[in-house]
Amino acid sequence: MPKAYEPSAVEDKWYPFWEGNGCFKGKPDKNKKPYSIVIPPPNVTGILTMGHVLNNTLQDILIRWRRMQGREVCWFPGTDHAGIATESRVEKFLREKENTGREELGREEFIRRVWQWREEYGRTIIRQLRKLGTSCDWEKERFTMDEGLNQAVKEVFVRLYEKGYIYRGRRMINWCPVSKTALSDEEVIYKEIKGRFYHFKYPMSDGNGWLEIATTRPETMLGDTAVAVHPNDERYKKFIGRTVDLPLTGRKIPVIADEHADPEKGTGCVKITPAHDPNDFEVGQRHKLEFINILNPDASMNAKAGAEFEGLDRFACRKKVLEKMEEAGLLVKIEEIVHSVGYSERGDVPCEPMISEQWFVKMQELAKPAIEAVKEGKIKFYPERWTKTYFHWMENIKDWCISRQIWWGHRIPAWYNDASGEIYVGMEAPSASGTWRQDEDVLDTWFSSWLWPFSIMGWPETTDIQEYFYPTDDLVTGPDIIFFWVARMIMAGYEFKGKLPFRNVYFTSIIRDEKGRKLSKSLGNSPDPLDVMKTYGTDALRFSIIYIAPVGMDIFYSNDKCEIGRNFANKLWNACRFRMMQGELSEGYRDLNGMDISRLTPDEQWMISRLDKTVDLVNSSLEEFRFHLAVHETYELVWSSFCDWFIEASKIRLSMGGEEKKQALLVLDFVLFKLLRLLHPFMPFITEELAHQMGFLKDGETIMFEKYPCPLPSLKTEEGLLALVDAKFELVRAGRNLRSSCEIPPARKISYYVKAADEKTMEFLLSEINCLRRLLNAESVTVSLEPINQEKGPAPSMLVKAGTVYLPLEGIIDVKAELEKLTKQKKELLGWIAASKAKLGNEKFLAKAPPNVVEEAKAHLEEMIKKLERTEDMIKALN
RNA sequence: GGGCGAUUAGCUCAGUUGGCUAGAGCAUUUGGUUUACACCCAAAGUGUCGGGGGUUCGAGUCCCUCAUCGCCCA
Repeated sequence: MPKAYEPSAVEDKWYPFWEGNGCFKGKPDKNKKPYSIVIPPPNVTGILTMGHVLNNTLQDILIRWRRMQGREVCWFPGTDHAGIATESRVEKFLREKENTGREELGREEFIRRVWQWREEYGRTIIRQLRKLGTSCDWEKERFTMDEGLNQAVKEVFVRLYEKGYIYRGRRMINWCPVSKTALSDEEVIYKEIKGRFYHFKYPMSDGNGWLEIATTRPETMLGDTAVAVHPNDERYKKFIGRTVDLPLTGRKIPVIADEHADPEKGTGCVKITPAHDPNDFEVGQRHKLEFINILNPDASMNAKAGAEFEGLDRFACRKKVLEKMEEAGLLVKIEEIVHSVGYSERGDVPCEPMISEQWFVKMQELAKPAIEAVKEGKIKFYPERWTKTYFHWMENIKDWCISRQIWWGHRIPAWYNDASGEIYVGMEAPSASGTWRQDEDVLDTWFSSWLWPFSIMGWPETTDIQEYFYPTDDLVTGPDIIFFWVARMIMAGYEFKGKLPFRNVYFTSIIRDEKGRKLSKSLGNSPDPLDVMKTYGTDALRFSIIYIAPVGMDIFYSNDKCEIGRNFANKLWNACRFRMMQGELSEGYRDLNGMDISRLTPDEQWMISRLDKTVDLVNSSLEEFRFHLAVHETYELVWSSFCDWFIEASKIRLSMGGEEKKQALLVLDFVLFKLLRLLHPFMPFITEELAHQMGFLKDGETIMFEKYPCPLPSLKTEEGLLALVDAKFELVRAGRNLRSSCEIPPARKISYYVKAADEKTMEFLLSEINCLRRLLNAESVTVSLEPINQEKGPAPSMLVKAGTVYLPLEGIIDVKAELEKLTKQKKELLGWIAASKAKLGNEKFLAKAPPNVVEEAKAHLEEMIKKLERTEDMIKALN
């Protein structure tokens, strides 16, 4: 066995073993309780990021944990076709490689090329997920553009259409001038940017004065069809009903009264552009105004903007409008402001609100059961506070624009008969006579993703898998897609399956770099997880990222933090290595041969009790998705309790040979095998490897299906004894402290004297004398109830629960320093005693505090008083 | 403008119905190769728990308020 753990060979060995032996497969089994998760499908064009690592590690922990608990587990994997992102990605690829693109290839050929691209490059992330050790049921892998999923999408579209929930209409949408498609409201990213507020004069048509309006988008004035003032605004009452001459257009537009105009804001007059602003759109509808669309799909101006401006880009047009207004003397002033502007994610340019004919889903009715489900706790969010965000969005939900003017995606199952003007919506093209033309557009990617929890299981067909595994149990995802995905899946689950899609949603942290910046390709601060896995090991990455992930907050990640996991893996490796150096594996490592607790040494009882406490805590933490806590507790258990204390203490019995050694080995084996199983969900590779190296498992077996640890009820330990063991270790720590503060080198053999606190403690310490000698690296340890004989001079000492530990060394003591230490100690004790007495003297405290708290306070006071007495004795001895 | 979150050791963070002298890792300092591990062992130090007020026998924890930072929605 190498001195240090070498991850890569181990990882390459076990993943193919697990996958090849069908360990990840989920099969309906009536005798077992199902447990399932659907993966948040990563984008096919994607490569593994730290975000994926976190997200999928968490899912794998849940999956492996439940599998070991005996549940029939299935983790459904797959990828998302990500319409706009993939289309632009492949277009860029074709442009670079072959200098061709969408327009040149035509729709059919372009789609063929996207599929081809997907075959060649679209498996990257799936391969990378395997490196991470994810135990997905790969045979059930799906892609959101699969034939089956297409059936589901069409089925849903037709059903909602027939129910009147899907309609086609001319409405205000967000237009991306780069991708040249409509977007949903959620796809608009608001950014705070520096902009300008331009104040213009609109002259009254009757030549009688003018109205001042302000805008951040001057070019939209070419599409203005009204100016609005508030109906109660005294300043403008007389203008209502009159018209202004809209500059640069030659049009006359009315001054209307509408509450949208805010008298407090600016001049109180607001220009109305119903075709290019969502609020103005509503005003336009209320007042039956003209809707003038002045933009082309690429956000250049169209003919409606006027001959002078036609063909200009929107920003060039803005400049020209300003020039013209200034020339005309109608520009009042320009204010510098910071305002929030909606950007399109893909193009990274401002998107334009625009009236356009699109398909929409009415969401209000769909939202109702989805709101109920979370309100009633049928679906739980972790952390719970995300429910607020969810409710706020759901309760103000707007219709969802689902059509996209791109080619890569599910084609809208609607056909138009241009001759008759009919629209047909159905699973297949209409066979009736007449020429039917299918809608050119495709559906929003999320329109397939929202069906994922059941479409992945074969819906709309009925399948055994679906019967058994739906609804899924847990969903692990980022809070950034709560609207896009989580909320919509809940709605789809109730609408199409009549059931919730999952019971719990765990929202992960967002990963940032050390400086708190989001990880991004352009910043170059995005570490490649594959490199990290290579450097530190996969288990190390998995462990570290959970270890550093604060609950429900952002993670500040840097590669060197993976040292935590790497060092921990190495610690575990060496603990096993140490054990193997001691001899053959013990019989009965699974259950200690049913050994009675009384036959175990106090240390062994202590260790098993520690282990069981952690086992309980890990199980309950995972129930509540408190991964961070589970990992920290386990780390502490392995490193401190097991390695630093238990193994070190066990060395004395190992050196004794015979029955002592035999039992020590047995307990070590029992504990180690339990530790490996406890850790398996977090560190799958090293635990599998060690379980085999140690001989706990035979060839062909896997730790994946071993029982997850739970405390053995037969091994019930006694609290009093455990406290004595704790006291022993505390005493050791104090003894070492004495040696260190007296600057005695470790090589020098010394003797300790312990004045035990009471008889029981003395007896216990005497029975542990060899252990004390070893851990203290001492020549001898004397334990007695008698005070130390200080004839040869006073000895430095430390006060502990078990008594007082002295380091008697002639001439070594610095009496002054020792007195200072003791005086300080006395002062502190007096302070605590005073506080404690005050507390216990307070009748209200005695009356109102719970009895156990009062009892604890009394015990604490007594202990302090005892310590004070001993301190005073020691001070006396020094004087 | 509305909402949510954060503020605890030099750094990153724990601290679950309010109840032992507020903890851990990293970093720092000191000393070490004793039957696994230097990816190691032992020992040590550091806190006005963001400020102020309140409730309570008792507040890092609950309430109010202010400040700074971040996110989401309009």
